[in-house]
Amino acid sequence: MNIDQATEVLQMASHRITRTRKQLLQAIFKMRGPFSAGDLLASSASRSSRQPFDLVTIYRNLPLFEEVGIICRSDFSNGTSHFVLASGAHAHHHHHIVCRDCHKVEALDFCIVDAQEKILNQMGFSNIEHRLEFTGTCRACG
Amino acid sequence: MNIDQATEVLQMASHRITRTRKQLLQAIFKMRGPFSAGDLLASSASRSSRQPFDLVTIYRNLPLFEEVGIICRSDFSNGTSHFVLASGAHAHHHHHIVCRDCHKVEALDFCIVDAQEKILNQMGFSNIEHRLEFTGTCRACG
DNA sequence: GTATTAATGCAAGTGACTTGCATCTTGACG
DNA sequence: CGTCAAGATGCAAGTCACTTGCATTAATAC
Repeated sequence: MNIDQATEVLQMASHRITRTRKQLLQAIFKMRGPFSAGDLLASSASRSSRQPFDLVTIYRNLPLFEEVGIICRSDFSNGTSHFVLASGAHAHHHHHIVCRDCHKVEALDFCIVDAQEKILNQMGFSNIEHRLEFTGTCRACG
Repeated sequence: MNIDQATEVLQMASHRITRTRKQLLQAIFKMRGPFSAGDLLASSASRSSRQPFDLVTIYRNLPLFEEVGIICRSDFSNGTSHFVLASGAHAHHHHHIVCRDCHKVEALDFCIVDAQEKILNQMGFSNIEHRLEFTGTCRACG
């Protein structure tokens, strides 16, 4: 997925292609790895040429972009939501390990829980814990 | 672990056994399943005989109780932290499934990711997604 | 070009926590 | 026991990540 495709996806879903949305998409496609609303604000603030995004606009567009499949929510439970491009280095099914101290995020290419902790150990992480969480729609809400 | 043991653990770690802490422990040991700071506040408010806990006190004691091993943090990423008794029905290694709509939490007794989604399907959940997250201390912080 | 309706941006609100600070209480010591 | 210093508490106010209300602006259909 590139910016043009993302724009097309928005159009297909009858959302308007505004100046702000285009700039937001540009900022998003420049991001390496997971980003937060604040990251996007910061990225626009540093570009002196134009006015920065309004945080409200960011917060309203991120769920929209998620809904149409441009980005995916990818939370690390720091109290701040993060997103990644739906297709990019982070596109395939994978998980992360987050350092308890520096909060550095590292991507993992494999996905079997028990074996994983051993591999993480070999990668230099100690004191490893994991959290696995499922979401779904239960029968009652189905 | 029971209340007396929890009290002892606190004492061992040179924390004072105050009236409020004792009441908090009582409230916590009455909880079934994961609880939040708000749950504890509510539980004290409903007992008309004594004044309810101060939320600040709850927020200051929960991390302490966690530190000494009385409770474990168990987040469902709803934006609200939850805890469970370190040893209780929820003590062994397990995970949860959270309904996307009603946020009901159900405990799972097994832990292999791929097989799990099938089982969840049989349990009546649809549209299942999972999030697996590791935390550890990286070599740099080690 | 014009009208309709979505999108934007400011301001103010919310919810979950955190911090500051004065007051109170515990538990060690005399 | 009584005293007292440090830890614990509770009110008030602050912070952080978001959300909502509403008037203004601008993108698209015609």
